[in-house]
This record gives sequence, C-alpha cells and structure tokens, in this order.
Amino acid sequence: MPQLSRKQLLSLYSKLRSHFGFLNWWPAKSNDEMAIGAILTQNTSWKNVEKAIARLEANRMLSLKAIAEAKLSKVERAIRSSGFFRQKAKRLKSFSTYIVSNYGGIDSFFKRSKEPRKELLSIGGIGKETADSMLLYAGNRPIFVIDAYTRRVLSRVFGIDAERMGYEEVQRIFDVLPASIDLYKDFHAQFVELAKNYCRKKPLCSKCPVRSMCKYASKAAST
DNA sequence: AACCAGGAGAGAG
DNA sequence: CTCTCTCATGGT
Repeated sequence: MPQLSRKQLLSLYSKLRSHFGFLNWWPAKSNDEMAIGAILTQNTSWKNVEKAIARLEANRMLSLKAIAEAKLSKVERAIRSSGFFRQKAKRLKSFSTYIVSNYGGIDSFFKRSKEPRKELLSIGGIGKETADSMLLYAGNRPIFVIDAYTRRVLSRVFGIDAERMGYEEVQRIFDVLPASIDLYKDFHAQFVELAKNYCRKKPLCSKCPVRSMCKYASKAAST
C-alpha cells in the first residue's frame, strides 16, 4: 500500500530535474574517497568535509589502507574541520580496518560481500544513511538514501509524516520507482537541493520549482 | 550570537 | 520499538 504513485514521484523528479539540472553528486575520485566522505559528512555540512578531504589528501591518507595504518591522532588532526573529529577518526579507522583486513579494499568488498548492507551496519559508526549512501554512490546498488531533507520534502510536498516514520518505512515509498541507480543518485541530490533552497524554516514557496504540486505551498498561500 | 550541518549510538522507558 | 541525550566544530 504505497502512499505515492510512481507517476507522482516521477513528476516531482521531472520538475526538480528541469529546474536544477542534473546534479553530479558525490563526484569522488575513488570509492575510498566516497566512503570516507560519507563518514565525514555525518551531521556536518559538505563544505567542511571538503576541507577535511583535502587535508587527508595532502597528508596521503585519502585511502582506507592509509587510514587503517595511520595513527589515530594523525587522522584526528587531518579531519578536524569536519567536526566530531574524535568520533569520526575512530569511525574512519574501524571502518578502514574492517574493509582492508577482511576484503583488501572497498571494491572487492562490494564485489564479494553477500549482504553488504547488513555488513556495513555491523561496523561501528556506520548507520543506515551512511551505509545506503555507500551502497548507492560507491557500490552501485539501487538503494534509495533517506535523509532529513528527504523526509522534510515528503512531509511538505505530499503531506506525508515522514519525519516520524522509521527509516525503512520511508524507504519503501520509493519502491514504486524503477530500480535505476542513476535515478536514485540524482533524485536524492534533487531532494537535498530543494530542501536546502526552498523547504527551510523560512520557506520560499513563491519561487519553489514544485509549488504547483506542493500541499504546503498551497496551504501557505491560502492562509 | 544562537543555531544548524547531507547522523549514530548508548541509554531509558 | 521509540524517545532523548551526547558527541564538537565552522559557518551564517
């Protein structure tokens, strides 16, 4: 019993896509860099993550192998700009150590793991959103990533109480879509772009690219 | 100058 | 299972 039809979702995507254009999200040079970025961006703006990635690269630690071998304090220093640096340094190390020692590298992890999602979640510091981001953007699995922005847009545009729903429950809304990796990647990016620019605390409904199909916008206009 | 950012986990109920 | 609190920094 899906709450939204494929047509509704694709119509939303179409509007976003023609407004924002194709968003080449997460253009990491390697899957290592992508996975590292996924951990660093937890509850942190991407801008500060870029600085941390640049510093890791400058110190030749922009790979799981290098992080697994580096001292914790050295990782901490490099990623300080991304906030939560002590936690994240531990998370980077435990993740890197797990992948490198069990699979040799992230590419063979994605190739050989039978249940990659469950396995990622078993590693400390990797929650559902981070795991799904890695699976979609690095592992090329058709898994829809749910974040706070996605929930907010679903809530406002369609009136779905996605902010109180469980993660997988929100994820199931997108089961009606064709299992296209490129669609999932770009759709998620479009959600973020819409939420950051329009669905804010102080919403900009009058200029919103999807106001014609948005419940919140029409409600805000009539009152 | 409060307030949030592309969350996760431990603890409590 | 769901709710609450903590983690810690830079930008607006």
